[in-house]
Amino acid sequence: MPVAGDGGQVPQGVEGMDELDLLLGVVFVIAAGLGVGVDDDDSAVAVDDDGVPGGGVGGDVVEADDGGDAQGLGHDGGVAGPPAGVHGQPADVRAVHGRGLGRRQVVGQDDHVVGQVGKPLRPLADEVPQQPPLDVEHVAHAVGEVGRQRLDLPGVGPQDALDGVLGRHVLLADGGLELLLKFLVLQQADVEIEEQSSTLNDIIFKGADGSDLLIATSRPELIPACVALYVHPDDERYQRLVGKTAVVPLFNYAVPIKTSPYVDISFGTGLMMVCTWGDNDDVQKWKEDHLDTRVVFDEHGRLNELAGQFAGLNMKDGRKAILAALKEIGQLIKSAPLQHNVGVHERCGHTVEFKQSPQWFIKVLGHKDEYLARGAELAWFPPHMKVRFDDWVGGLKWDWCISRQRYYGVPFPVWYCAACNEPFIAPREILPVDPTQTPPPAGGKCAKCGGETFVGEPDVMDTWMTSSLTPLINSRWAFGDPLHDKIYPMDIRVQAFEIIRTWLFYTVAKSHHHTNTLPWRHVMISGWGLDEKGKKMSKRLGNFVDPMDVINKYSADALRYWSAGATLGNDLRYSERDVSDGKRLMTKLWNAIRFVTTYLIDEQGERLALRPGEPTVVDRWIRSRFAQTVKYATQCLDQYEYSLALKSVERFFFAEFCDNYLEIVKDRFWNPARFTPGHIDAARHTLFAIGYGIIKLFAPFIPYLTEDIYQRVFKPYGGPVSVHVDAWPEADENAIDARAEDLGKLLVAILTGARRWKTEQAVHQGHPLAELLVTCPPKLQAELEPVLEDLRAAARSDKIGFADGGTVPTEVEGVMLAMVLGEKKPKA
RNA sequence: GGGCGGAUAGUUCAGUUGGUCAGAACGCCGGUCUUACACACCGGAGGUCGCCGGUUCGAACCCGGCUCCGCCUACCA
Repeated sequence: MPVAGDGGQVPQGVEGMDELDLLLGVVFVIAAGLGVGVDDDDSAVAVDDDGVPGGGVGGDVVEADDGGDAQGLGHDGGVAGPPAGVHGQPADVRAVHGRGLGRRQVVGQDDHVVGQVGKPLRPLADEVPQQPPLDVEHVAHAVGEVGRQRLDLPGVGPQDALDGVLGRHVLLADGGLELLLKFLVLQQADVEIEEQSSTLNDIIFKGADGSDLLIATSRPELIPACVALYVHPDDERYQRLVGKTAVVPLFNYAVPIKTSPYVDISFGTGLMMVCTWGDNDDVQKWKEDHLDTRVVFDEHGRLNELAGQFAGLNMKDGRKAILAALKEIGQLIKSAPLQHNVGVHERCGHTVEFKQSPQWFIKVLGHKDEYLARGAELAWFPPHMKVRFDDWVGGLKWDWCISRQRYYGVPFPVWYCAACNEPFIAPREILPVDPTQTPPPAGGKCAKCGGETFVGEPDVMDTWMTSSLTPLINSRWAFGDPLHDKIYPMDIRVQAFEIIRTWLFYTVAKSHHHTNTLPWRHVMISGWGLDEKGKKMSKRLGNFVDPMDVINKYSADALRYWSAGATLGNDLRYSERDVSDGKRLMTKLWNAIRFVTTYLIDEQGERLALRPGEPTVVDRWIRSRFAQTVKYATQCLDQYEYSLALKSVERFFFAEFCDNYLEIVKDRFWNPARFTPGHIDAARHTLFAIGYGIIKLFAPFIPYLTEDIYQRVFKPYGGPVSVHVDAWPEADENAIDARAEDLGKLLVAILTGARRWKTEQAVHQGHPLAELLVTCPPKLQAELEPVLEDLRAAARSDKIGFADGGTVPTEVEGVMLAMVLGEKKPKA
């Protein structure tokens, strides 16, 4: 018997499955199903994978990620390939993208770990967790493309001139970040808005004529940075002041008084102070009206000499001191509590401040309409997620700053001429290169001044700068590989919703500029895995589930079963119960197949299971039900609703195949004399075919066990090397048989009546009946005739017939039963 | 402030174009060790489908309003 096993237990160690495989399985399933949102995630699990297609390319090309994002600490490990399969065969990715096509798939990989590993890259700080190495080619590749890309992309220039100013702010952390992220450049996507309590202070400026001008500000520490006062153009109170100047208190210098329609007449006094950069609005006015620049903070967030006597104080103390000084001279009128919105860093929560510094940018603001058009081209699953993309693109206010000042990451392959600062870009042949460690190629000269001394660019790239290249990397675009044309645009990106504004957006933008196409045709947006209480899993909060614990207790397949329970776009709570349900399903599957194999015994070299025999109504019923299940599950997967697909397969397997079909056909093998050889053959053939089909349907969801079963049971009949390269079943339209389904349903309904009666008699369901009599109208008798023998068998009755006087009700109107218990048979 | 999503049995969730759609699983109660499986099988109980209106012959489903939860987004100094 191919399936060993005793006591109905699934074998503990599935052959060939080691811990890594298990790990891959988990990572993959999480990637497939959900973005498990461990926030601040330096994901503990990082696996690499080559995602290069082996055999026939042309299947769906899938890109996936674990949904986490992080500025830096190696967020993911990209995806991995799905479980390598029991015998190291190409992994199956059907759970992600829908149906297996019997071909090897391409799984896109996110390369964030690139920034942390590999020789050519910046060495890691000791405290940064080490990740497994990526293969060198990918590293080189990522860097190589970046080198090209700055040349290819519109608007990307070295040391971009000041017109890129909106994006040109370094956002300086408000203290406390010295360790790893000293001066961290942020981008719009890195900043979150947080409501904070503060005070709104009414402060007197002096007009040129000596009159009092009352302004309201929540940032008094920026008074020395004040470069203008603004009023609304229609505000009659201040008409006389427009075009004049005002004197900044304590610091005694004059600033112009200007107008802007954005000033709210009713807020505070209607007079607004504009500083060297308290917020976006300040930056905007500074840029539009060419205001003076008065930077009062240094890189450490301390007031500088422009703040006079307050120099050296940090922001908090500076604010206090300045308020106190204003009060002393009678120019602080009042301080009222204020709730307002403050930009903070999305990871550490520190408030952010603007600072001017040279950075690398990609200008995206001029391309909003193009990005929106790309978003509209893309098929969104679920559709409503598109709104997030549109809203984000529409709301973009900064260009994309791609340089970061960090200790690790992918370096810009650029040197600057020591004499004139002209950039010198590394030729492709020497990539990857860390310009801080390696000098430019011998003989390199500055194109501008002929200088021969160069300084390496110390900045590294924004995480998204490289991760947005994943489809290009995986299609080997930069190498001119013909593979690119074959698989690009890819079929699908799989990711969670919180990185639509980053990973998805930047990938679309990159693809648009580099290739003038979408990177993929479909995007499937998942939710998050939540903890058992429905909260996002977080390392900080400690409310996460360690996959290895779950795997050790229940197996990787069981964990995967849980994650496959997420409906498209929705979050999924972790539930140990659901994992154990997965385990239960596995056990059931194992046992059901064990039963099936019991009767597949071949004789004299003949594959008995392949003999079609003469199917009865019941055989046709289950085949029809199977075909319907395949049809429905396929539809679900085509819409990326994998959980609905799994549920339907599971329901079919439990409620129809196991609970009814298996129970009904047992008798053909136990009492062969009562059946024709054709009917017995049909049962065997159906068990084989449907059993195999079930294994295939479950394969994307329960990859290890199904593969194990496949190797033992079905492969010997001539299947491919792995169930995971086998084709997803096609719904056999010819098998769909409405009449057989009706009769099957009728049979089961009556059978339930008989089962209920046995339960009431407190005997087990296998207890034989001496006789089963069915009472029903003559018309229904004719209906029932074709399934009568199967009904008899399922009820374990010796005899069956029609008679009046039945008293046991059934679920069918007008059908009653009468039964006589038989003798309990001795155990065979 | 704006937008999106969610609210259905004790619990977690399905409910496709409005008419056997009021479902599944788990849990609970009761029965059964039966030649695949007691990690099982059989049977049973459980819900005004968040609240209020409206459209309709008919609404969990469509429309309006409201409440609560989650997420995204936002220059009111």
